[in-house]
Amino acid sequence: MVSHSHEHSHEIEIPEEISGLRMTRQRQEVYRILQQERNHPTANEVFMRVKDRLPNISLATVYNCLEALVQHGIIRQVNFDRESSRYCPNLNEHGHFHDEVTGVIHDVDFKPGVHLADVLNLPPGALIEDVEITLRGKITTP
Amino acid sequence: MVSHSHEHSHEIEIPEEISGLRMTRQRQEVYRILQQERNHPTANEVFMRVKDRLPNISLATVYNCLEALVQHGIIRQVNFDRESSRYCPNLNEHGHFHDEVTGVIHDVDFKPGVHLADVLNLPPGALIEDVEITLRGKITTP
DNA sequence: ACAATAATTGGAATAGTTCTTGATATAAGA
DNA sequence: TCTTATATCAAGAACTATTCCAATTATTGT
Repeated sequence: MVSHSHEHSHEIEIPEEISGLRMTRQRQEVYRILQQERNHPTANEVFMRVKDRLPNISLATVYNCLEALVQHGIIRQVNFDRESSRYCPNLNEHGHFHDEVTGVIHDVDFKPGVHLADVLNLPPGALIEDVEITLRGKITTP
Repeated sequence: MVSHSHEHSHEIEIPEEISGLRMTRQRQEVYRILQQERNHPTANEVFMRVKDRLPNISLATVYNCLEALVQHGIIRQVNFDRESSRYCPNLNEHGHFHDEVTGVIHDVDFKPGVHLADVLNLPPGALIEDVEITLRGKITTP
């Protein structure tokens, strides 16, 4: 992939298939949006952005693509209360802080060496498949 | 009001007013359901249960009551992905483990002395107003 | 008791998401 | 390559949890 004539310098290479999921044009473009926009867009926001490149794409397809990507562990779905789902390409275990003043969502990492099982009294035998940590609040800038 | 003849021994006394919220009959009964049923019911489940005592109550009122109770910090609202909201009378800071086999939701406490700010890399100046920790998985009984 | 305020009801409206159907595209087999 | 099977897509209808609205009822303060 040395001199692949990229029109823009920020193009992202996306393989034909990721973890068994056929990367169709629509899925590629949806995924690309998430890689570029790191602000946890909603399905509708992805829809509006992706139309630049695929004017005929439908919202249903965006939902399908997002679901397929989530299902295959390529992106994560993030929910704040009952608001629209948001989507996130950061696969590291992390939480989200929702600044209720600005609306900005910050990724929140664990401090190094910390694991959930160390800090929580899980029910005996619990096998965690998915974790969602969401914080809401404001940021004070003194 | 001295010898309130309780039909059942498990009746719960609910004051007329809690933290500034007028405890109407409907709010009392909704709250009572949550105290009794510790399985994190949905609004609709509360609705069905509360109709035993208030046959004319409407689902809208159940939503109103639950919202009022949440707003006044008397109960907590819990969301799993985009499923129906569930409601929880446990006010201690805790998370929820959703057993995806049985559907049972377990309260998960922090180990003693642990605080979120100790384990997370919060954005500087972040002032947390609300925390939601939800885990999904199964329980293995060896 | 009366006026003012708050809560309740039932039904309609809303919003996000999923479902359905027919059309397209891609893959697999001969 | 040609054919058949399978997967994906598009458009709009349908669904569901929740909220809104207008009218009624209950509660509070005077």
